[in-house]
Amino acid sequence: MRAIGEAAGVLSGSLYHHFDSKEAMVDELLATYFEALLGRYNEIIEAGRPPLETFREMVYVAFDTIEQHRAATRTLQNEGRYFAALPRFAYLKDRERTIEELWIGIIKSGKASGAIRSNLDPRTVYRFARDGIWVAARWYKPTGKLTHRDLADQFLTILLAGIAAPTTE
Amino acid sequence: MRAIGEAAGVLSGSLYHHFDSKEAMVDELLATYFEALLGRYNEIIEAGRPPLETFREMVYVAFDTIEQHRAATRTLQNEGRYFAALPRFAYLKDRERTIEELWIGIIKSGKASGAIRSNLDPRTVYRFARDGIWVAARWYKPTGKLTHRDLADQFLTILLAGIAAPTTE
DNA sequence: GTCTATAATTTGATAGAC
DNA sequence: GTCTATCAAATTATAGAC
Repeated sequence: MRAIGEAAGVLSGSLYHHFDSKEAMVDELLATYFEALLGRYNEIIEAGRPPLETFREMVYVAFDTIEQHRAATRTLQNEGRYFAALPRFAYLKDRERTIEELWIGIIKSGKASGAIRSNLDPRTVYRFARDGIWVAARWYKPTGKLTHRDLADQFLTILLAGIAAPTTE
Repeated sequence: MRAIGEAAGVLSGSLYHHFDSKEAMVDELLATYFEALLGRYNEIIEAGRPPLETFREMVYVAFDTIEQHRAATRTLQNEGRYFAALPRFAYLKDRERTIEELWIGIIKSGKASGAIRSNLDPRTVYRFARDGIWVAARWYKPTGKLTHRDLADQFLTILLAGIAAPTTE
C-alpha cells in the first residue's frame, strides 16, 4: 500500500479514503477488466460474421484489451490463483467460464462450417489460443516497434496455418 | 517459511540449518530446474536428427521437465520477474538466453531444410512455442486422463498444422 | 538436526487533526 | 481529501538449549 500510495502521489493512509482495503482495489481492477473484455467479445459475436473472421476479431480484441489493462492482466497472471480462492472473487470463475463458452461457440461454428479442421477438440483449441495470447502479454512491450496488432497478426498466422511447410508431411 | 516448515514436518527455524535464507531455497529450486532442462535439450540436439524431429522431441522434453519441476515452474511463472531482478539470480537471464538460442537454432535449421515455412520469424515461432508450453503448465493436472505426452501431441498438432482447414482460403 | 524464544522489519489498516 | 501517528499481525532470520 505504501508503494501504491507513492505511485499515486499520496501517503498510504490516504488510499483508504477511496478504497476499503487492498482487496477492494484489486477487485475494481479485475472487475473493470472483465467487463471491458466481455463487452467487446459480445459486440463482435453479435455482428454475426463468419466464424473465422469472428475468431480473428476476438484475437485482436484480446490483445488490445490486455494492452489496455496491463495492471489487471499482470495481477491475474501472478496472483490470479490466490484471489480466485477468496469468496469475494468468486465471480472470476464465472467470467472465465463465460469467456470460454464464447470462444468455444465460435470454434464449434468454425468446425461446422468447415473453416476449422474437424479433428480438433474445441476446448483444446480454445486453451492454446487463450494461452498464446495470454502469455504474449508477459513479454510484449508496447514501446517496441511491434504494435499489438502486428503481434496478433503473427500469432494468427501461426495459429491458423501452423509452422510446418505444406509440402512436408 | 512457516508454511514450508509445516510442509516439511519441521518448525521454520529448523530450515535455516539446511538453507541460509529463503532466497537460497528458491535458488536451489530454480538452478536445479534449468540444469535439468538444458541437459536434456543438449542431449536431444547432439543426437543430430532432422530439425522437425528435434523440435518435436524438445517439446516433449519441455512438457516433461515442467511436470517434474512444478515448484520451480510455478515460482518462475508467479515471481520470476521479481527474482530475475536480484543480483543473486542474474544467471536466470543467461539460462533463458541459452535456451532461446537452442530453440532458434533448430527453427532456423528447419527453415533451411524446408521443413518449416520460410515466411516465419524464428524468434516469433520460438516465443509462441515456448509460451504455449509454458502456460499449459498452469492448467495441466497430472492426475487427469491426459498425460503430458498427450498434451504435447495436441500442442504439436496445432502448432505444426494450424487450426484452419487446408481447403479454406 | 530440531526446538524454543525472540529480534527486526514489513505490511495492511485505523483514528483523528487539518 | 490528505496527513501524522500508530497499531496489530505477519514474516524472515538468529541465538542458544537440547
